Amino acid sequence: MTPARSRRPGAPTRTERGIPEATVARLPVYLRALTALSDSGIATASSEDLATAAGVNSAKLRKDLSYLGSYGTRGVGYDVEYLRYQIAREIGVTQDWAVVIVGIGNLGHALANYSGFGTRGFRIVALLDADPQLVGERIGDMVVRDFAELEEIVAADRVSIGVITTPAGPAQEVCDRLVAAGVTSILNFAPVVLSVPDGVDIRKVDLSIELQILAYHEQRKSGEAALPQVPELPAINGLPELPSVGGGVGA
Amino acid sequence: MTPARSRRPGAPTRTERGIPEATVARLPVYLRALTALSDSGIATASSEDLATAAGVNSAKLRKDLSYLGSYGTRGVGYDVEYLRYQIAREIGVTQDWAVVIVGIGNLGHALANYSGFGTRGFRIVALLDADPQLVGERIGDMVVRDFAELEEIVAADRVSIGVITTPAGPAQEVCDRLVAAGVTSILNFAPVVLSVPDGVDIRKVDLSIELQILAYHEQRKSGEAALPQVPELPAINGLPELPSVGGGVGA
DNA sequence: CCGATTTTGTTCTCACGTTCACAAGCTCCT
DNA sequence: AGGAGCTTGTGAACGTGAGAACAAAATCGG
Repeated sequence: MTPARSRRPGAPTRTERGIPEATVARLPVYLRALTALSDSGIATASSEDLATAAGVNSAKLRKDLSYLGSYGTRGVGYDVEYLRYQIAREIGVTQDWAVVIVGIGNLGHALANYSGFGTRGFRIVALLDADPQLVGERIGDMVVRDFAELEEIVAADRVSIGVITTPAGPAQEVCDRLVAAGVTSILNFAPVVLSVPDGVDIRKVDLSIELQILAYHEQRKSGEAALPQVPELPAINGLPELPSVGGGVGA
Repeated sequence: MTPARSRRPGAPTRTERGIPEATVARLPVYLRALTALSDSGIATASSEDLATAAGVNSAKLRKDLSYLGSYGTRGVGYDVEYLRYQIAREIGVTQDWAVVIVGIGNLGHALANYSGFGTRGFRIVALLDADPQLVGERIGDMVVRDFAELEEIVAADRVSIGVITTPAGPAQEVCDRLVAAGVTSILNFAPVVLSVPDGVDIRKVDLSIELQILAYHEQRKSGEAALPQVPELPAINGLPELPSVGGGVGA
């Protein structure tokens, strides 16, 4: 009956180029889970299996995958290799993206040594720092180059992703230079809010923020049972000694 | 109709000890912004000023702060020092939390050198690794100790937060040991989904996932204008060479 | 003392994300 | 061939978060 296979105009219309941001953030997790299953020699997996491996619930996983298309088989599950390829293609890691890392301090060093960031799909084409003492240093099979060469490198290698691992101070200036050079995606490890023009994506990784979120919940746990001494209003004016909390730069 | 001004049972009910998770995640950002303002010698700031410094919109900031209480003055703004203290207290960083770092590879090294993680409120009490070659190494003013000493250290120093910077392989086992020893909050840098019992909080920082999210948006940008060669179905069975994508461990 | 001005705290509405529940569709067994 | 048994894909209900808009409260100038 009703062979109306036609899409209703109001319907979400799959593959209409619009995957929810929350789903995009989970696709890499699914990709990793699929890779693990594949490495274990598993050829087919149900949404339940995948969800367990990815640490989410199966309904959410199915809905997420449904945004990409209908890549499963009812009654059977998903072909691991096939789904893996489809997700990789959707994310864009079937091709290699050129990446530069700016700021070769402790963290920059660590990232540079991370073999390919722990993931294929990305190629570190340069390690940059403005400190003349660092320029020329070898890290793995790369050499630290002068930050002044940025524009040239970005143009030559079609770099679209920049990673900022400088201290907070120079981060905004570095960011501006990256954007001016043509970089359109930035991963920021510096503890500052960077401002970028429209069209440039920015993501932030901040250790101290993560720790503080944990501390909040931790306080709730221990406080629930043991800490009734919460001073609601220690003193409106004339504060008790403020224990110097907050955003130091580190490094 | 129904002028029931009475609190509906389902209503949010302010100050009922329940700050939305999204707000909790922003409080550390506000804290950092306030610290910056304080360091600049600014004594009072409006929600607009603060919002700009924190990179959010002012309505959201005011709503977030309203969950903590009424710490502002209408017509004036917020007292920077006072608000800073209140947020620090709410987060729980007016006290110091003992932290252990497990896995002293590249990233563990980097974190250990981060002076206090770039934030007061946390005290690294031990660097642990199971590799005998690393044990005894000095990093800053600390010495790497054997992972076997974990339980003893956690008990002695009341450690409640553990940071995992091991490779993916041993991460779950390390996690289990941490939990068994009494750690109730974990910050995980290993590219795996860890499972923990109820009551234990876990947060994940994953470089390759962040990069992949950037890659997705990057592909959209360049693809919009230049890449029409999207193979919808390369081959149902018999895939084209799969370019080995996904969750490598990375040293 | 009063009104103009400023800025907070809160309410309302809308959009987004999650979860439930079930029809559609596939395979396998009899 | 036909029905039983799974598992996907999705519509609908629910909950959370974001933003606009405004009333309440404080300061300041006259």
